[in-house]
Amino acid sequence: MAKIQNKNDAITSRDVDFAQWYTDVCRKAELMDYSSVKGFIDYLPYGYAIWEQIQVQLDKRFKKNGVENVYLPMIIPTSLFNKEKEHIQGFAPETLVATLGGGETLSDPLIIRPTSEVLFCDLYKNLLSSYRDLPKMYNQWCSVVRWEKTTRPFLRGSEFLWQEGHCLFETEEEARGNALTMLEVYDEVGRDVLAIPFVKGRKTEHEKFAGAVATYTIEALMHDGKALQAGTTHYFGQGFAEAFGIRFLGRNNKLEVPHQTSWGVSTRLIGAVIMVHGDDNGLVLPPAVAPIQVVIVPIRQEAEGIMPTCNQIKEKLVEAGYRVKVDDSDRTPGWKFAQWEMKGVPLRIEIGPRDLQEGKLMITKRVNGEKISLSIDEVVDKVPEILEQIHQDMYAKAKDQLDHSVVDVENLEQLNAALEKGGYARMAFCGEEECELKIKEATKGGTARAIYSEEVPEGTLCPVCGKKATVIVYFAKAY
RNA sequence: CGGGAUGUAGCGAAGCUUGGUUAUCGCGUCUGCUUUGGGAGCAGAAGACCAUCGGUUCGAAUCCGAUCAUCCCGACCA
Repeated sequence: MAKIQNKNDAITSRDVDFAQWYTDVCRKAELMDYSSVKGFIDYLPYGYAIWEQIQVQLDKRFKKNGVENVYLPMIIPTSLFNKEKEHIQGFAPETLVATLGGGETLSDPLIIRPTSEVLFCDLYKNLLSSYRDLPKMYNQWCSVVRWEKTTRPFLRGSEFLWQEGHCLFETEEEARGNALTMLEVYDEVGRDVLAIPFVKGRKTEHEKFAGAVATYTIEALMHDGKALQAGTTHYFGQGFAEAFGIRFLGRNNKLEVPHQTSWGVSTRLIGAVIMVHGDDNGLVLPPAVAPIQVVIVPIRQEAEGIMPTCNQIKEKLVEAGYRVKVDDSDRTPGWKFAQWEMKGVPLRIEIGPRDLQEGKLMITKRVNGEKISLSIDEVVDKVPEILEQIHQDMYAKAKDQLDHSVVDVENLEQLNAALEKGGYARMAFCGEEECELKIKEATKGGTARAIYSEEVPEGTLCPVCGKKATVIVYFAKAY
């Protein structure tokens, strides 16, 4: 009976062409549209709503950790930007710069922020005078611009939405602790909100952020076996603070330089959700961030009692705090099923005359298509636990895939073979940039995603240069 | 920045090799009736300066040149 005649609405299968599948989902689930400037996308209501949910979840956790939100300008004078050498070298190639203001040439061109370290430094310089002012933990929600050469919706764009936390501390210990604490926050949001497990750890010298002493990362595994950097936290040491002249009077009545961190996640998380959970029927959203958590599809909606029942159930669920939609459009039920599956709604409720007569309804889980028959009276009580179960199932499935992808290897041949298959491979090496580049070349794009361990068994040698190995690293091909 | 591809109705495509009256098809849209538990059926209707600019030609969606835009794959980055 199943017939899909409307083949233009179907999406490419993941196994046929994963990249095409991804763009199909972005477009057909109405998450985004392409704008008239390359690399810049329009966030459509459904896609933006996912971001709003992610924001809520992150923001409340930030605040629990003492972070306050601020907003700083989107433009940075070039002269200010140039103060930290490593930083400018890292970002200069991809900045967008305004050179005209009101038709007049600007003597100090304005850089559209690619990140706001220097603006926060400039602000903190004025705010800080005593150790009593510390710590300072500010965050801002904004967009940044990086002139990317190749772009993909949510994964890499010339403009993307994110949050950037910038903190100052009295001691190195506190600052390093903050970088790790925020990494835990990101990890928790992955686990409890996005149902995405991460590989996490410190970045190698080669992969760390421009200007950082240490960079920590969370890395997810996409369905096609490639890794995706989902968020980073950085310990900056005192480098930026020194370059920008940030000082405070310490407990010893001497001028001291604070220790600094920054941390951020972006709308790339939406891309991660799509590529970790999605299937050939479209998007699959974790309940915590789904703009619509339950969709109610009436069957024969003109039949007596159907619509009132649908609306009553909706009312009760909304009262209980859920995001619910009754699809009373005049499309056919089959069309609605396919449509809301495409959009990844976690739970669907069907109510038809037959159900109504028996006082029942049919519930379907998006993640695995499992159908459950429930009595109308108990549905409101059951939905919370069903949604919770969906979350658990999604996380378990993703965790299983991640765990099974990890293999331990000892040399370049094994590494190459492992990365060909996709997923993560752990290998010890010396940690030098030079060797890392050679590994990348030998594996056609394999990169060090995160350090698994800094304790290496005695006598282990780097398979590239033959010197003593210092770290065991997760390698993968990445987006 | 290299490699590949595409640009024809709101969307997706055919037509182009071999130039020839009125540019074809599907989806969507509109009207009406019948339907409704997995992308409904029938009948009718509207909708396109064929990406842009230039060239060849009696004649260009079609051939030639340039430009612009987008997508995909690589090198660099959230």
